Amino acid sequence: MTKPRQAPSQTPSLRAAGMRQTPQREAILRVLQSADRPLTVDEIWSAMDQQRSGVPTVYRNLERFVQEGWVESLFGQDQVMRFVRCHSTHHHHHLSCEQCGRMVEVDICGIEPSLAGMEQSSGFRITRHELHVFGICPDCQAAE
Amino acid sequence: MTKPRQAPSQTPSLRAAGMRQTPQREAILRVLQSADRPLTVDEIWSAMDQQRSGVPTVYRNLERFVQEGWVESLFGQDQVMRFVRCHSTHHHHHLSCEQCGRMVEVDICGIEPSLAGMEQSSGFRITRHELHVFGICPDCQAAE
DNA sequence: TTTGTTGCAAAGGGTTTGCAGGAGA
DNA sequence: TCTCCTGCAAACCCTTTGCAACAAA
Repeated sequence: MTKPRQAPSQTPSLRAAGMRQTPQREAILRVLQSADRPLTVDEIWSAMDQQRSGVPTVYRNLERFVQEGWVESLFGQDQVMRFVRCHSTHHHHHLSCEQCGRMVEVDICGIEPSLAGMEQSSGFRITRHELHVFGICPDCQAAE
Repeated sequence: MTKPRQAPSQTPSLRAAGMRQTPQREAILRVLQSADRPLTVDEIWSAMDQQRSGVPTVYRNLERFVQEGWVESLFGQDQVMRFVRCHSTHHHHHLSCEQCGRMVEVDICGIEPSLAGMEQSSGFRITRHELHVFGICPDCQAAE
């Protein structure tokens, strides 16, 4: 058993993306960088402690980070936006722990054969797919 | 989580579920029944025309229908709830047309081998998964 | 008649916008 | 200095709640 891929992605360069380097932006990225699960805007905002900013600033910057592909936005049944640092820039899927909420990225996909079958039976031309897998993470299994 | 269900595609029996049979409920079910894609509460409400009710009534009844397993709720990137009539009572996935929004249910799944691989590599014990596939439906392909 | 439902209005809560002041470069 | 960015407050909008009137059974 190998551990989930820990992509050592580095803090993206604000300057290189044509953005000014502000303490608020750095704080938001730092918070997301160290999170192991999707965070709400409120959680990000709270975690910015000494560098706390206005909530609208968090929203505005997250939007830009998503555009840059640095961050991914997720929506759950509770109607609240959540954000995660993307560790992989390629096609990947999410594996969430139903107990602690921790989420890891999974590189293997391998569902193309199933998609081919769906194309056949439905007549659709398939362009993309989203797979979200849920389970119990190793830590929570051990705690049981 | 889901209750025992009705035969697919028939109007569910309100009475059998212990609900009173009101024109509002019948109208909501009728609208969903004839829809070929997920509808927002506003869309359902608008389509109830002569039987128009208050929006809260639509929300309250949809909530019950979801509990009964008659209707499925979906959430997209636009933060708005959408609802579809469940046609299949088994494990199934959704295939949505990116152009017209039409959605069909797909019975075949067949991604278990991939999930097994994810279990191996991640150490998670996988309990469930959600797959949403996007593409272009036959009609939109023909219209191109 | 009994009690579940509806409708209205108002509240709730997350997200977005406008705009003036502030700070990167 | 020149813009971009931030912060505050207010606006937005979808969703939920409270409560009295209504209607299914």
